[in-house]
Parts: sequence; structure tokens; C-alpha cells
Amino acid sequence: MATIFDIAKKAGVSITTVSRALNGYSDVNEKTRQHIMAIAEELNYYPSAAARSLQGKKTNTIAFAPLLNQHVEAEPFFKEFTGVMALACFKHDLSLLVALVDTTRNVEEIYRELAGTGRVDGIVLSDIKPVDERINLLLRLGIPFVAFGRTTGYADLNYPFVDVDGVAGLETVVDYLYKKGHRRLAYLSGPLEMSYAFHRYEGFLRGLKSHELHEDKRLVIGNLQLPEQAYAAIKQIFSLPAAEQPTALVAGSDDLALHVIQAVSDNGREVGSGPDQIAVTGFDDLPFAAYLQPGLTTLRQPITTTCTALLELLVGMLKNKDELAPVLPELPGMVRVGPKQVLLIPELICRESA
Amino acid sequence: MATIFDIAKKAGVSITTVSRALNGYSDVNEKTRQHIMAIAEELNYYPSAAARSLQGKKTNTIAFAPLLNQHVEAEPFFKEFTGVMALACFKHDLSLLVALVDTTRNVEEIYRELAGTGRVDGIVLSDIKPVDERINLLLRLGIPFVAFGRTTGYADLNYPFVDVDGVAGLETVVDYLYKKGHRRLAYLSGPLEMSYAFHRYEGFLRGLKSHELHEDKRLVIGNLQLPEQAYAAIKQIFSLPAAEQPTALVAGSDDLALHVIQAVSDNGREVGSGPDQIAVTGFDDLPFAAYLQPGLTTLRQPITTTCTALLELLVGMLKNKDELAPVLPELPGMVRVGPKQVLLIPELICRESA
DNA sequence: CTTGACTTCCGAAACGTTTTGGGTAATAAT
DNA sequence: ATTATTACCCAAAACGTTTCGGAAGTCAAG
Repeated sequence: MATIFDIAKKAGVSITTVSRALNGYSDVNEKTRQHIMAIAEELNYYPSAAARSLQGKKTNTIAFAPLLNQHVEAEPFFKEFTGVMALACFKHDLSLLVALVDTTRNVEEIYRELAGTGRVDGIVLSDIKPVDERINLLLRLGIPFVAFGRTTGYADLNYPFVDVDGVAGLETVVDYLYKKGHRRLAYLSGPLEMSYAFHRYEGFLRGLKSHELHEDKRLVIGNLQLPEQAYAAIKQIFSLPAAEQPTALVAGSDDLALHVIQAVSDNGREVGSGPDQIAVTGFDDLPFAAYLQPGLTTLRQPITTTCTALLELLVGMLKNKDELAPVLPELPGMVRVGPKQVLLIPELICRESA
Repeated sequence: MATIFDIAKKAGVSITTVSRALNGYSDVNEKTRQHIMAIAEELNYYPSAAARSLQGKKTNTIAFAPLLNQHVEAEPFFKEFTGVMALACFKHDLSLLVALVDTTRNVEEIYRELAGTGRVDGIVLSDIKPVDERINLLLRLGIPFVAFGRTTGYADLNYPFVDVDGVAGLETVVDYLYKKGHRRLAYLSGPLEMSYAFHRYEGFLRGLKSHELHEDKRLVIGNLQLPEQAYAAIKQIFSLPAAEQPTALVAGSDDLALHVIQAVSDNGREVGSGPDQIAVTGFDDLPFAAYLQPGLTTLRQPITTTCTALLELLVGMLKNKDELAPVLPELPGMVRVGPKQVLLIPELICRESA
């Protein structure tokens, strides 16, 4: 690999001049610059990223560091999000470092390493928990980051985040179902140690309240992750006395809804929006939601917009090291809840399942 | 951030000793080592990745560098593959740098940069073309890489690759359809400037030949990418005289099959394996294939196995800088076609669409 | 007492950049 | 003719590691 020295020697100038020529400084003669550039080209020169970042220069790389939950392999949302993120990074001329975080190891250590080794300029956090130590850690270390999702304490939301408003989303769903005549709703929740699940559940409760329905604890099942668990939950619900059974099953994610739909028909019932059918809703609007039979009524997560906003925020922070709020463009469905805090409203996609 | 100097000062030893202690060299007293480690811990020390790689050390990062085709945003396979790859890297204790390659720019330059800047130890190439300059480039530069996919010239397959055998796959499909009584098959191909599409088409032709069917050029449509194109192709096929219409539509990917299914029912025909129905098959077995109505009969790409094999190959090469072939464990459905060349046989998944 | 072999440590160079703080010569202003 | 100014260039330090080639001390063998 050619280095700056090789160029300097061949061009008969100092390495300083080469460096400054290549980086577009004004104190180098246009002719010398041309000459140097030509030689660099000829030698297939590319500056060593390592050497540059040792000088404190940007790496133009950001890390996406989701937690590795046990069953991430099956997590379609993770794959979808990562893909879109890669694309968004590309558009910002950034490289994306995907670094899954093993939660069985010391999480703090991992983030410290990610940040401390200087391989990335900033970090996109995800899988935020109601109380998340990582945020304070990064804040304390002064590492630029944005969170996809948010903690649940309303007091200390003093860090940059973009979140899809699960509360508003589930209120919408409940409202929709109520208007369709449903009065007994069951809720199947994902892991409640995650903020997103927590918020969605809260939205469900609020939805009930606003229509003066009361929560039936037997119809609320939390912390579902695996298909088997969803199956068991549905079976249990269907074993209730007929009058107490729900007419609608609200799932906290498309993934869950998928299993719910299976379980419902396994129990000899039919999913759909008709009178004798069981309504089922999801959350995410992953690609498969449209292809399910019946099509899944669900809330669409604006993944592309989310990634755009996250990156806009992050690169803004990287540019203005000072505390100026980055200029975040107005995006569709966006609610600004702070200078660097954004909520996106999920859109209800009505199909045949509810 | 704490550096090796800080530790050295605090421990009252030289930086050399600190470095060697931390890296487990034997020429440092066990007591001193403990002491140094304790201080490192206390100071939250992490070695600078930049400085290390400047010394020629590994970065423990590999790049996944797929080509950015115009509609990659819609490419479900890309997302699926990237997600699985991230997971596989995690298991190998590697970080994954996702670097989409803009084909409208100078591709050579991009790879050169990726390799030359020393940010990664190796590269996973994908979207291989029948004749692919990137391979010779990397070979020439001496950058460790493995290809997902392969070129079509059988002469120069002297680079490490893992490919899913599209030829064998489509032979299987044609055979399957033939046995079900189909005699007139249409083929809808993806972009033929890609090896994978090329191989699948070749497999289709071989399948025909082995059953002494002949290719009807009007039933073969190549280079399909967008949904509209698939629609148009189907419409055109259905405008043929009844006797000349196909009874089975073989698609080069699940993505295409999806559009094909839509188009078929839009033309008032029904997809399925029954006598008056049109059979449709795909390739990939993406998650949604199971949820389509009817379920898509398709070839399953063993993505996880593919990623495992790719990484096994790559890390093998990184370890043994010498030309020893890496020990690649025997994997299910694997055909070794060379010391560092592997084909994986896709499995036919029979559902209701054919 | 000398020699050789360990053990434990360290100084200095090297990796490839960027940046700081100049210097020199030519040109313009006084 | 002297002083500023400008245009162009460079030496050296700095970034944080690893590694090479010893060096000093200890200990056992000869």
C-alpha cells in the first residue's frame, strides 16, 4: 500500500505538502497540487483510516448496537431495521458498523469499548429499556449517540432520541376496535422490560379508559416472546367462559400477531372482522403483514423516517460539537417533543383481520 | 480516555511492560501483571483500535459490501441476509461493517478504499456478476475476501466462494413440475447480468432438456426487477393463444413470484396446484413465502449455513496467512467443489402454489 | 569466581497521518 | 531602501499502540 511518504518522495516535496494538497488546503500551489494528485492516483493511494483516526479525525462510521435477545435470529423487525439503517447511512456517506451486544456480558464494557477504541464517530442505541443505564453511561463518557426508543421516566428525557409513539398507536387501535363494536379486548404483550412494549401496553390501557372500558387482568398476557408462549396464552384465553371471552385480540407486534392468528385457527376459531370472527391486530407492519390470511390490520412503523431522523440528529451532533440543536427537517408524522427529541406517529393500516 | 501511558505512570512501569502485560506475554511477572490489569480496569482503559491497527494488528472487523441496486430498498433478501450475517459475525466475535457500494461510482475505487484504509481485515463480496472485475482486483491487491456467489466462467474459479447452487435448484423445480404433469413452463428471470439469475436460468434450461422439453422463447422473460415489469410480462404471456399458454410459471426469486401471483389473479386466473390452476414457484424461501395465499412452493436458500461457511472460510484465511486451505467443517447440504469453494444445495419446499 | 541461562523489565523505533509553528522568497506598500 | 504582506513550503511533534533488541538482576552449574 502506498503511503504519503511514497508520494512525497516521488513528487519531491515534503509529506506535509502532500497531506495539505490532498486535503484541499489553500497554501499549496495549484500546480504542485495537480502533480501530487496525479501521483496519488497513479500509486493508488488511500489514506490509512487508522492513522487518520489516530489524529482525531472522523471515521465516518457509526455503530448500530442493538441488544442481542435470545431469539433475535427470528426477529424480523431487527432485520428490517438494520437493512433500512444501512441504506440511510449510505445516503449520508457513512459506513455502518453493526455490533450486536451480548446482554449476558457486561454491557457497559461493550459500549465503552465501542466508544473508547475510536472506531466510530457515534452510536445508534436501540432496544431501550424503561430505565437504561447505557444512556447515562454514554452521556457521562461524552460519546455522541441517539436512541431509537426512549426511557419511560418523563423526568430525564434529556438525551436525543427518536421513537415511534406506541402509546398513541395503541390508543388508535383500541379506538378503532371500539368503534367496530368490540367491548372485550385482550392484550398480548411483548417483553415488558422493553420500553416499546411498556408504552404500547400503556396506550392500550389509555384506550380502554377513554372509552370507559375496564381492564380484565385475565385478558392481558405480558412478556411473550416465543411462539409456544403465544399459543399457550391464546389457549388459556379461549378456556374462559364464553361470555367472558374477548372479541378482539390486540398483539403488541406483528410477530406476536402472527402466532396469535395461528393459535386462533388452531383453536377452531376464525380471524377476521366479521360478526362471528375474532379480530386480531398487530404493530409494525412488517412486509409479511400484508400477505397473511386474512391481511393483518396493524400499525405501520415508519422505519425509513425513523432512520432518517436518527441519522439527521446524529450527524447534526457530530458537526456541531457545541450544544446547538441540530436542524432536524420536518418529517411527515413527526411530533417534536424537545430540541433533540422526536416522536413519530404510527399509521393504522386497516386490512381484513380486524 | 485513558491511554497506555496513564497506566504506565500509575503503575510505575514502562509502557512496554503495560502493553505486554495486557497482551498476555510471558515475560512479565505475574504480580506486575495483576497490578497493571487492576489499574487498567480502574481507569476504564480500552486500547485504541486506530493505534492498534496502525501497528498492523487485526481490526476484528469484516466488511459486507453488497452492490446497491436501484431498488435495494425493496430487496427483502438483502435485509434477510444482512441480518443473518450480523448474527454470524457476532458468533465469531467479529464486527460487521456494512458498506453498500454505489455502482454509479467507480467500483474499483470503493473496494480499494475499503481494503486500503485498513478498517477491515477482510471482505465478503456479494452480488457477483458472470464476469466480475472486483474479484481480480482483490486478488491482485492481496486483500482477503470470500464471495457469496460465483462467476460463470468455469475456468477461473480460483478464489474462495460459497454459492447456493441455482442450477441444481431449478433443475429440481422443473423436475418437480414435470412430474406433476406440467409440460409448458414459463420462466421469469431476475436481472441476468447477475450470476445468480444466470445460473438459475441455466438450471431451468437443463431441467427442460433432461425431460426433452424445448424452450419456448415467448415464455422466457428476462431482467425483471420492478413489479410493473412482472405484471407486464404476465399479461403478455396470458395474451398468447390458449393452447400455447404455460401451465406453470417459474420465477427466479420469491420477490418475483410475489408479483407473479398478484398478476395472475389480476388476470382472472387462479394460482395453485389443481388442474385448472396455474402453478407458481419461487426461489429463496423468504419468511413471507409461507404466508402467501396460496403458500409458495419455493427453493430454500440456506442463508444461515451460507453465512457460516463464508465466515469460516474468511477467518480461516485470516488466521493462516500461508496458503493452507482453511478447515471448513462439513455442513448439511454442502458440496465441496474446491479447497475453498463450496456449493450449497437449496431445498425444495412444497406448499400449495405448485 | 566465571559463565550461561532465565526472568523481568525497558528505551526507542515504527506504523501513517495531521497539525503547529514556523521559514524563505517574492511581491506590494511605505 | 525598508517593511509588510503574501504565497508556498517544510521540520518536527503528536496521536496510542506494538515490537525489536537489549539490559540488569538472579540463580545454578562448572
